[in-house]
Amino acid sequence: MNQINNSVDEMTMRTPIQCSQCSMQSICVPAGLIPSDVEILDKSSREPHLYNKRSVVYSEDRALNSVFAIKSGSVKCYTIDSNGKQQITSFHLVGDIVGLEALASGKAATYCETLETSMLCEIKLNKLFAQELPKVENNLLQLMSRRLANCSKHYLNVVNTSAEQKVIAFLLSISTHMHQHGLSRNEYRLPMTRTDIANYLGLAVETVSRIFTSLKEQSLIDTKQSILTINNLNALERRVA
Amino acid sequence: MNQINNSVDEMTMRTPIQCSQCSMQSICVPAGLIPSDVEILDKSSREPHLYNKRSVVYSEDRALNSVFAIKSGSVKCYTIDSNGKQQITSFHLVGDIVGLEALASGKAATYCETLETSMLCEIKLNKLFAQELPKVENNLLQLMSRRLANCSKHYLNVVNTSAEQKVIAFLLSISTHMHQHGLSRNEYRLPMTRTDIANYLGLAVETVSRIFTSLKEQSLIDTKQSILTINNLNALERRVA
DNA sequence: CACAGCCCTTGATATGCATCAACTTTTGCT
DNA sequence: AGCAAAAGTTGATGCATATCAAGGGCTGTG
Repeated sequence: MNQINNSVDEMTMRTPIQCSQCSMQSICVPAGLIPSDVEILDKSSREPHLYNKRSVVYSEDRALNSVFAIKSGSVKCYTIDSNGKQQITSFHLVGDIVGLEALASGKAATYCETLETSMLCEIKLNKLFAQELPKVENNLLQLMSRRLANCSKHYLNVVNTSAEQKVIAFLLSISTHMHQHGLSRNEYRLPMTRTDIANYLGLAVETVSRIFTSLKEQSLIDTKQSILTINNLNALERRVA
Repeated sequence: MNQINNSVDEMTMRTPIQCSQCSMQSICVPAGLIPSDVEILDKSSREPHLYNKRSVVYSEDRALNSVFAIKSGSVKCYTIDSNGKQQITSFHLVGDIVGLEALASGKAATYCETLETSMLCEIKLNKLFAQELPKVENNLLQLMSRRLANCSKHYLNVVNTSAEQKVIAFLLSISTHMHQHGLSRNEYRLPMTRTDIANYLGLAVETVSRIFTSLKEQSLIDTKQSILTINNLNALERRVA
């Protein structure tokens, strides 16, 4: 049925892998650690777990003293406003780390929910910090700093641009992420619904749908179910410049 | 002429104060450090400096391995897009720390420019990290985490709300900041122009102006030059809920 | 395989905010 | 203090995108 999900299901059959053997080493917290540090991380701090589609990983305001590395799959983070309306603040794909905003307060700032069957690795911060490894903290700092930079990039995308530019920039940001993780930047699966995309970008679903249709008519992209194909990356990039 | 600026001018007459004597201790990096750590920070890492209005503290893409604590005054951070248009990504007031997004890349992600005469304290990161003080790094982590949380809060404000809600939420966020720093939450100076506010919120200046007028007509706020008075905090809060 | 529910798409209409234009007030400089 | 330039305000008009409405296509389940 689905290549990605099948491979995830296979993972559940195996015993949890060690950080020192994890395929995400270069992007996860231990990246850049000296081997002995990774050992310490292994023993105390991490716990991989499989989540079904639409599982809530953590809830807004819940005590949270961990971050989660996404080993496979994807999640959306959202808040619920006083009128009960969901507002998505971010999507996270393979290789991302979620839960960083909770570090200061010890409480989750958003809900975090899987968009598909996903494998997440919980990294317990109190155990991490107890070891006082400057390298680990430094790595976290790097991650957060990058996240902050991303955050203002997304902000630029949402302020002062047309609906079309927002959608294109969104597609390109995923393309870039995929490329950075060794996957195709021109063909990937969109794990979120149009409704989610619209919510995230502050647009109406209908507008997002119309823009997809328009981009297809111009042969800039194609869609087949949830698979998105980018036919002309440069042309798309020119439109958001 | 101006109470705040006068006091800043007086500061320049004094020799630079030590971190251990700084009034911003509780909000600056050393907060929570044990006394001996503050000593180390003092000797190597910080350098206060006075900036005139409209001074550029750092420029986009410039090598940057410091963060800056705002001891007095305020700044705006912005990027310039390919069409030469300025886009403001954030404002920072007394007690804020700027430059955190540069930590990962070592390059500033934005321009940073003072909105008024301001005193900033440069904290050099390489010297800071060389000392491998887990407490200091932990503090930075806290700061960043809080910034991330703020960032998504601002994002929520910009996505999916009316122009009026954006402006009100903006005024309230400053009010909260002022209160957190022991200043009046109902009367403060807006150091940025309407044009800057409009740019930041993704609105037209005219729209911002009309909303200020409308809020004044409803006696929710008052303005006298750049001084803003909030007459009914609760009523404003209800409008953004 | 058939059915229900959700997701997506397309069309018609409404509206909030941008844009354009003119004027007033404030700020900063000599 | 006085003048020029910048910032702010107010009104008239237009357009991008929301909203309303209806139909078609996936997707998952018994």
